[in-house]
Amino acid sequence: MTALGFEAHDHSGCIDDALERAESRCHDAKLQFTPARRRVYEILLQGHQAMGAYDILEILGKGGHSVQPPTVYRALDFLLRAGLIHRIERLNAYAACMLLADHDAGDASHVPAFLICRQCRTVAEAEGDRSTDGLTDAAAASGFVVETRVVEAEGLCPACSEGGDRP
Amino acid sequence: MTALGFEAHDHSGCIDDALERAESRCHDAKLQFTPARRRVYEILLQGHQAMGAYDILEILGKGGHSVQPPTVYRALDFLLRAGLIHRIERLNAYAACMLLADHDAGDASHVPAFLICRQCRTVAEAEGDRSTDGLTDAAAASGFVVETRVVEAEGLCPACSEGGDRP
DNA sequence: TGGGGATTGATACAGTATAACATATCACCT
DNA sequence: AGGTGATATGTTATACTGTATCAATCCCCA
Ligand SMILES: [Zn+2]
Ligand SMILES: [Zn+2]
Ligand SMILES: [Zn+2]
Ligand SMILES: [Zn+2]
Repeated sequence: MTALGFEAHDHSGCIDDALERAESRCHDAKLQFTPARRRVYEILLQGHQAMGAYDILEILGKGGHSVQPPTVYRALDFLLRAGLIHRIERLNAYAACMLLADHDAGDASHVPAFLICRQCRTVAEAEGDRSTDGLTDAAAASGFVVETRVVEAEGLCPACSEGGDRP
Repeated sequence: MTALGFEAHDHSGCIDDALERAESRCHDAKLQFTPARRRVYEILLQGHQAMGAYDILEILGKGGHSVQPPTVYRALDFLLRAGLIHRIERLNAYAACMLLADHDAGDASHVPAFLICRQCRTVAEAEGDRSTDGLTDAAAASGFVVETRVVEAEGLCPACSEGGDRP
């Protein structure tokens, strides 16, 4: 299993592809990919980084007219439900899904695992599955019914571990 | 691998054992297990449940004299560093470690995996390891240096899945 | 045409966590 | 005893993250 997010790539094309896929998936699922939601998604696609809701709020507010928190959180909720972005629990932040091409929208077996750089906040996403998340056996043995999973690692990305390691 | 936390047990003895182990571990590591820290730890040991910092704050404040947030957060920081409790990222909450007997204080290979009941907040803790967290391979392949991990599942505990399942 | 669902705007507030500075305590050295 | 530094606690204020609520708007369609 490999992780997407750190390697060099055609990022402008990466954004265009993601937007196109989002349009088509929302259309298929009869979800409204409105301008407000698209704008928030674009902001998250700018870098492969986790951004807080208020970071997004600030960028949205650059254009003079004021934007309130609910606007951002509503867009984030929509994008999360649509499977276009993920919440990074460790950071109380959000990042665009990097594996849109690899799985379907409602694919419950999609168990994303994240590699989070504590220095630059870059996030890489690996495709985990239920057999390797270290929880399935324990849950089965104890009768626990798993509904959602969080698998995240924090550390230093390749770029940041070159330079000074200490925070 | 099994998970501790759901099964019936001698909970009073469970608390006493944990306190004793905490005393001895802090003494060995030359850490000060002060009354304030001990009190917060005792509160977290009361149930095998995740508690928010402000839940703890409220209980601490029951005795008339006022307690401020930093008091609680400092005690939580200490207990986290000492390995006596864990933070549950999914809930922005804290729970006492249930596997004190199984690993050493500074044991970096201790990769706890949590089963979190969304209804009663009971938390079970399973001992994961690096080979099953679904991240090690991806990290190695991309040159990412993992420092800390979060593995959490949310769902319904055995007791809560008996009754009504819907929230 | 007008009713109903989904979306957005706006205000206020709730919940989580930390910064900053003062004070207290204790071990240790002189 | 007195000074000194490390650690811990008290206190106030504030920053960061997320929701509740109600009004206004838009759009599709019976
Ligand atoms: Zn890209
Ligand atoms: Zn980095
Ligand atoms: Zn117990
Ligand atoms: Zn439960």
